[in-house]
Order: sequence, then C-alpha cells, then structure tokens
Amino acid sequence: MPRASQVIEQQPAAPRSRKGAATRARLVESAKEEFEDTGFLATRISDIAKRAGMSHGSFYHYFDSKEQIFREVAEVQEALLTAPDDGERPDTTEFDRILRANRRYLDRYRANGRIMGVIEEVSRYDSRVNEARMRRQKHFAERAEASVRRLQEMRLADLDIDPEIAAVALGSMIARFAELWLVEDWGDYDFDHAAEQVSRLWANAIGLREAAV
Amino acid sequence: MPRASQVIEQQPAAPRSRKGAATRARLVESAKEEFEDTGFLATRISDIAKRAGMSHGSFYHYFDSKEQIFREVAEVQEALLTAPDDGERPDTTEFDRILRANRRYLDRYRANGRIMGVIEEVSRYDSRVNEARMRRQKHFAERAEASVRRLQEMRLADLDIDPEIAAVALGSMIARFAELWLVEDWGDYDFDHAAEQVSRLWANAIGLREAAV
Amino acid sequence: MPRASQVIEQQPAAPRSRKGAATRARLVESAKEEFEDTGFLATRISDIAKRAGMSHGSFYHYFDSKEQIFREVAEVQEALLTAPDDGERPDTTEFDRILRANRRYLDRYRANGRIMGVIEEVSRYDSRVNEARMRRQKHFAERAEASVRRLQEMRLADLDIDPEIAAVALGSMIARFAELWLVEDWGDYDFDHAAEQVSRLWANAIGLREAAV
Amino acid sequence: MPRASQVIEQQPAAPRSRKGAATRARLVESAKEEFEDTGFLATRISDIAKRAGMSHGSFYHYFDSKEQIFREVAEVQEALLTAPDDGERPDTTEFDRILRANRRYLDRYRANGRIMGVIEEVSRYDSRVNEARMRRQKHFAERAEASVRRLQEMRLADLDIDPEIAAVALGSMIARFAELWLVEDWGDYDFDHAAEQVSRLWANAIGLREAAV
DNA sequence: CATGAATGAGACTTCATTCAT
DNA sequence: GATGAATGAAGTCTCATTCAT
Repeated sequence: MPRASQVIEQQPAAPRSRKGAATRARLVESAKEEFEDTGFLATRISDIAKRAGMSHGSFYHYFDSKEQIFREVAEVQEALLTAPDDGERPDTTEFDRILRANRRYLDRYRANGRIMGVIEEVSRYDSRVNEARMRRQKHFAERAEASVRRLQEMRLADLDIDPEIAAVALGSMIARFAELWLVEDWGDYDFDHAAEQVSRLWANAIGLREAAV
Repeated sequence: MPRASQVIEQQPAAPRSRKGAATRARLVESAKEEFEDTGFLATRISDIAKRAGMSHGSFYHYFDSKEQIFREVAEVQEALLTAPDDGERPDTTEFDRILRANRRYLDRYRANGRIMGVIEEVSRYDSRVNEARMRRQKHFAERAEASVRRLQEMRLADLDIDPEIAAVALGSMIARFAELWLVEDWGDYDFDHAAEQVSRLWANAIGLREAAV
Repeated sequence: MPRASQVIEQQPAAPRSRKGAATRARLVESAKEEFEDTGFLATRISDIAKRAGMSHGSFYHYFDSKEQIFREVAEVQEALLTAPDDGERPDTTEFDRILRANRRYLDRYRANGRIMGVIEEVSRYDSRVNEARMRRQKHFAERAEASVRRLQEMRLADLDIDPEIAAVALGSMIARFAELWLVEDWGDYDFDHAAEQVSRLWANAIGLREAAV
Repeated sequence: MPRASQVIEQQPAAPRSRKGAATRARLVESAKEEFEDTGFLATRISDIAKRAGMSHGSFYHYFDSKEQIFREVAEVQEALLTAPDDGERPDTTEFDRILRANRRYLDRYRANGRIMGVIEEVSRYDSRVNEARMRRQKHFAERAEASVRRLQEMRLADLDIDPEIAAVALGSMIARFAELWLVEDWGDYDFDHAAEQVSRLWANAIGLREAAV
C-alpha cells in the first residue's frame, strides 16, 4: 500500500515504541467511529482524543490535523475496496465474472457504508481525499475498460460500444447505486437480487453474448 | 414548486419594496457566484454581501443564514434540471426518447457544472439540500421506471429487468457520469458522442428492442 | 509620516465611521499602556481589548495581530523622536547646536521611556520594528555625519575624524546612554548636567573648536 | 565567577558521571547554536535536545528550563567578554591603552556576534540575563571611570569631564557601536580603522593630552 | 541515565449574528 | 432599509513539563 507511506511521511513522526504504535492505532480507530457517528465537520479533535481515552494534546503527537487523520482512515477504506479477491474460484461464464466483481464491491461497500458516506462528503472539499477516491474510480474503470475490450475482441460484446465511456459510466452506475442504496437508504433491496440486477444491466449494456468459458 | 415557498416562509420577511426585491435577487446571484468560486464552507456571509455591494449586516434583512441562501440557490438549480422540455418534437423511436432525455440532462448539467458540484458537496451535510437532490433523483427514477414498465408491457424491453432497480441504477449512471465528466474533469469527451454512448448503454441495459413509434 | 500609511494598508480596514475611528484610537492607546505595564510578550490581545473596554473579538476589526498594533505604537514613538524642532531659536554657538539636539533627544526619550524600552525589546524579534528603529538611528546618523563634515570644512573639527564612523558611534553613545539612564535606571543624574556632559563628550570627540556663529 | 556557581546550585543536579558531564556540555553547546540560528523565543526545548542527539525528556535531567540553559550560555559569553587580557604587553601611551581595550572588546564581540545579539534580545525580558549584561557594563564602566579619574589627576584629561557619566556614555558608545556594526550589519568598516576611530573619539572626548607612559 | 508518551494550561483566531444609529 | 461596530462561542494548536518504563 504505497499511498499510506506517502501520507505517513508528512506526519509528525512514526511512533517509536510499541505503546506509541498502539495509541496511534487507537486514535485511527476512534477517529473512524467518530466520523461515522458525527460526520467530518462536526467532529472535533478533542472528541476523537476523548473517545480514544486521552487528552487532545496527545492527538498532536501523531497527527497534525483532523484532515490528516481522516486521510489515513480514508486510505484504509479505499484500499479495502480495491483489494484483490483472495479466493480465486474460476468463473464459469463471463456473466459470472461480472456478477462476482459487482457482488464483491457492493459487499465491501455495505460493510463500511457509514464511513464511505463520509468519504464522499470529505472528498468534496479535501483534494487529497478526492484523489484517493478518484484512484479507486480509476482502478475500477481501467479493469472494466480492459474487460470490455477483451470481450469485443472475442466478439462477445458490441463493437459499437466505446470501451472508455462504458467503463466510466458503468463504474459510476455501481458506485452511485451503492451509495444511494447503502448510505442514503434509497430502497430496501435484497442483496442477491440487487447484485444480480445491476450485473444484468451491465452485461446487457455492453451487449454481452454469452459463451462457455 | 411547493418546497421553495416553504423555504421562503421561514425567511426574515419577503421584501416589500421593489428596491428590496432587487437587492435580494442580487444577493442570490452573488451567493451563487461566490459558492462556485470558493465552495460552500469557505464562503463567508461577508463575501457574499461584499460581492453584492452591500454591508454584511444587510444580508440578514433577507436571509437567516448561509444555509438558507444556499438552499434557495440549490432549489433553482434543481428546478432547472428537472424542468420539462419545452419544444415538444415527437420522438421517432424509443431510443430517440432516451437519447433526448439524456442529452437534456447532460446539457443542463454542463451549463451549471460548478454549482452542481457545490450542491453535491453541501448535500452531504445539509439534509434539506440533500432532500432536494433526492427529489431530483426520484423525479428521474420515477420517469425511468415508468418508461421501463411501459416498454416491458409493449414487449420492447427485457422482462427479467427489475424496473425499480434499473431506474435507480441507470439514473445513477447518468448522474455520476455527468459529475465525473463535467465537474471532476475526468475525460474530454465529445458531447454528442458521450450522450449517444450513455444512451446506448441505457437502451442495451434494459434490452430495448426497437419498434417504430 | 509615510510609514504609517504603509502599515495601515495591511490592516483589516480603516474604520469607516467616527465611532470606529475613536475605538481604534482607544485600542492603540490601551495597547501602549498595556505594553508599558506588562511588556510585549506577556501582553495578551484580550488584555488590550479589556483595557479599552471591549471584547477581544473587536480587536480583530482593527488589527490582525499583537505585532501589528505594536508596530503602530512604535511608529508613533519613532516619529515623535525624530520630529523636527518647532521653536527655532538660533543657536549662538556650535556647541549650543549639539547641546540642543542632545537635550531634545533625551527629553523626548525620557517622556516615553517605558515604551522606548519595549521597542528596544521587540525590535530584537520583529524585523519591521527593528527597521523603524534603524531608520531612527539612520536619521540621526545622517544629520550627525553632515554636521561633522560641515565643521571639518570650516576647520572647526578634526580632519582625522571619519565622519561616518563618528556619526554612528556618537549616535550610539546618546541612544544607549539614554536607554541605560532612563529605562534601565542606571544612575540618577541631573538632566541638565547629563545633557551638558554628553554634549561636551560629543564636541570633544570630534575636536570641536568653537567659533562664534 | 561566583554567579555561575549560584546558577548551577539551582539546577536539578550536578552530573555525577563523566558521561553525564559530557552530555550536559553537549546540551549547552547545542543550545548556543540553536539560539544563534533561531533566536531565543523560537527555540524549543526539543530543538536543543534534538541537536544534541537526545530525547527532549533528557533535557530535564540537566536543566529546569530554557531560561536556565540560556543563562548558562550567556554567563559564558559575558565572562569571555570581560576576561582579563592574558598577554600583558606594556602600553607605550595612554592612547594605546584605550585602543588596546577597545580592540579587545570589539574583537571578542565580533567572534561571538550572533549569540551577543541574542543576549541583547533576552536581556529585555529575563532579568537575570539583564543583570549579567549590566554587570558587564558595570565592569567596563568602573574601569573606564577609574581611568578617567587617574588621567584627570595626572592632568592628562579635562577636569570638566564628569568621570561617572563619561564612563557610562563612552562604554555605551563602544557597546552599541559593536552591536550595530557586528550584529546589525550597519556598515562594512575595516577593523583596524574602526577600532582606531572609536578610540580616537574616546580619547578626544575626555580631552586626553598625551604624555609618554 | 535515557526515553518518548502523555498532559493540559493557555493563547490565538474566526465569523455568524445582533443591534444601535 | 442600510450600515458597520461589537460580541463571544467555539475550536485550533503549541509546547513546557511530568512520569512510567
């Protein structure tokens, strides 16, 4: 996770003792909870420190500002979301591949829905957080674009589709749908059904013609 | 637009003189510009007043707070975005209908990209603004859902598609794509091409089979 | 006094009403007293405001910082010290001229001894205040140098004296003597006697040979 | 130097081991450098400790505060400045005596210009440091006063001169001239020339009539 | 002796909001 | 209506100092 180290370089100092490392971790954990409960703006440094059971002065041993600790929280979340699948069961069909990727995204988003909502919020006024969010988007867009091109080459997808735009638009569809559904409580859909439906939309959209894998 | 009147009712007082009404309008205009330039959080009441050429004390004759004036700015934008099409040329095909709706949305979004970005920002921490945004989303989702159902009944769209989820997901696709493209400067696409592509994705997604209208 | 206007330009804003101007003047006055009583470092913004009978928030309508208001206080003092003599009685001798200048300096220094001490203090860590102090020094040094050169040309002063160094050194003598005597309470000298003595030292130092003026 | 021992008595503890003494010396050295680079106020305890290669906690084994370690640095400087001349070559003339004393002062001041500037700064708000500075001044004033009296008795100096005031004023002249020249970078004078000139001013000021020694 | 984690007093600063004129 | 002076709550941040390990 190279980004995290970038961030850490700008921080006051890496903790030098085991106790310090534990305290720092405690702060990150408390910050995440506090942000989830209160939102970014309403959270005060002293709230984070208090939740971690220490004085607000101690906060400044480990972080320079609320923005900085938030970036670290956000980096972790973004990394979680884009982490590769571990259990590599072979996909039987192309549709399965799409479905599995979407289920994974939605599942991970659901597990961290509240903090994801706050990341959306903060990314609007913290360019660093926005960059991390854009990297996530880019990550998925690149994979989707490659996938579309591959299918087009195999004549399993419409050649009329612009892979670049399709990748952005469909990635947007999943990302925003996840946000509306899991953060904004838009509707109360069954997980399996919703995942199947958005995957079906995706597959249809690119004109997927199935073939055995 | 019943909500706008709700908001206005809570304001200090409707301006009674012609001059007062002009001053009020000047404030709204200045607020929009200031929000576009500086973002919501960084904008101060006195910035808005100064841009409108008056003292910040005067601001309070017309509005109670920054949130309130922003809501008014946002309401106008939301109304613009969901306003009905005026020139009602008949669509020749179902795809045309989809394309025309998407073009209209993207075109209007593009014309107000900067303030739309700020609305996204504020909707994260002002529930009233978020409600307005959700109403917009709802507006489009309902129309889309009705459209899908109609096409399904006419056997021009896949019956496997869940109209409700499709409407949310495809609405999300357009909304987020617009934001990425026109606010976040994601890519430099040709307008006609982009509109055509997302419309094609949409049509494909619901399995549109064309038939003469 | 061109410097004062320079300083004012960087301040929040010139007061726009008569009342505001009065308040601002009150702040400057209170600041001077507070600095005299407490020294620069120990003085808090809120002390100044409280002494002026207002809340500390009001301070920030007129000044950005403690440094800034101090600079204004200091500018006034420096200007007082270097202001030209008004009552222009003709000097009867060259020694009289020297004596009168030194008396004037010491007299003015004495009248503002406490704040002069604080200016000395602050000039050590505020370059702007130091510049003002150096301008004062320069002012006197230039006049002294011109005076020495004139006397040398008239053969009323030693030609071996380097006018530039003499000017700095003798100016330093008066400035530091004033500080030790009137701020540091070094000794309890009679004013007339002390002024006469340092003037005699000055005259001797440059080898003044008297001639009727 | 009895005062230094006074100071030392108040410190946490005299180091008991050789290593401790070395560490302590390292702190004093680092403190001096840090003060020279950053000034007194801007220097933090942790800066000094870091420069000395230790944790800031360790600082408190040796000193109670920043003021205290500064006093020790200052004491050393003051002692250096007032230390007696070692090589005692006999002066051939009275002027030589004055010149030699002034050269010695200026030379020593020049060698430690930066820390001397900081001492001037701190003496404005630390009475103990100011006392040490005043002791220096006193030291030179007493010697100068004795010298003037001796010369007056020998009829080699003007009897009209008040030895006490002359001593303070001329000592001030040298001290301030040194500061302006060597700390404030007032002018770029040749050392020999400057020393000769201020000595000439001094000698003239007291009306020195030369006589072989 | 040495470390560095933890504390908290203490000041600064911003700006929305009120209100007398 | 308009002005801008005045207020003060609220939060930020620093860093000297203590102390358990």
